[in-house]
Amino acid sequence: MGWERVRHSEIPKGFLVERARYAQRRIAELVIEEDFVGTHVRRAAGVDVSFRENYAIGVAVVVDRDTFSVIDVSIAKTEVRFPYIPTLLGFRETYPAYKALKGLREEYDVLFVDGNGRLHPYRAGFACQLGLVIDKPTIGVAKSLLIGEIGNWNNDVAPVIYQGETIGVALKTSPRAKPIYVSVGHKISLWKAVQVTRDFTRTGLREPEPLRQAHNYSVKARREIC
DNA sequence: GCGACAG
DNA sequence: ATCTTGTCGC
Repeated sequence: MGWERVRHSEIPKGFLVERARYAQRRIAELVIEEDFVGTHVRRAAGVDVSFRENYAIGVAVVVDRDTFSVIDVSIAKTEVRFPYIPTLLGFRETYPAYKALKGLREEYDVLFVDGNGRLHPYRAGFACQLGLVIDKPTIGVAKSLLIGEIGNWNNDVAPVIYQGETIGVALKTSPRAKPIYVSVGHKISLWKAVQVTRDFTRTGLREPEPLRQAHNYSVKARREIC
C-alpha cells in the first residue's frame, strides 16, 4: 500500500482515510462466516438509504418469506456526514441504516444490505460494517461489480474471484436482467447467503424482496419527509 | 502512473 | 445515489 488517492474535497475535517482502512482491517477480522441462521428463515429485514440535499433517509422493512408481505417499516432521517467514495460506502450509509433498523418493532432472522459485504478490497464492505453493529446474520447484495472477476457460470451462479479467492457470487435471479452480487456480511456462510437470497426473491424480479421494498419506501419517503 | 470504482 | 418525460414492450 502506501498510495491512496481519494476525492479529498468533501471529506470531513479530521477524517483520515488511513484510519478508515485500519478500521476496515479490524472489521474484516471480526466478521464471522459461519451460519448463525436457523434452517427456517421466516423473516428477513432489508435496508436502503436514499439522499436529498444534505439529508439521508434510511428505510428498513421486514418481509415474511411465505407471503412476501411487508410486516414492518421504519424510517429514519439523518444529516449526511460523509461523501460517497467507492470502498468507503459504509462510512456514509451505516448510521442512517442503523437508525432505521433500530426503529423496527418486528423481529427478523436475517438482514439484507444494499451493498457488498466481503466482496470488498479489504473484505470489509458496508454489509460487514452494518452486520457487526447489528450483530445479526447479514447478507450483502450489490447491483454492480465493485471488484473481482466472474468465474465460470454454473446455471445461474458464478463465483466472484479476487486475489485468487472466492469472496462473492454473481447470481442471475432473473433471466434477462444483469446479475446481482451476493456476499457475506456477517454470521452467515456464502452459500447459505445465496440460498436465502434465492428464497426471498420473487420469480421474475431481480432483487430480493426486502431490498426491493426498502427501496420503494425509501423513494416515497424522500419526497414526503424532505 | 493510468484507470476502475457498491450507493 | 440524484437530476428527469415519455415511451417501447411483456
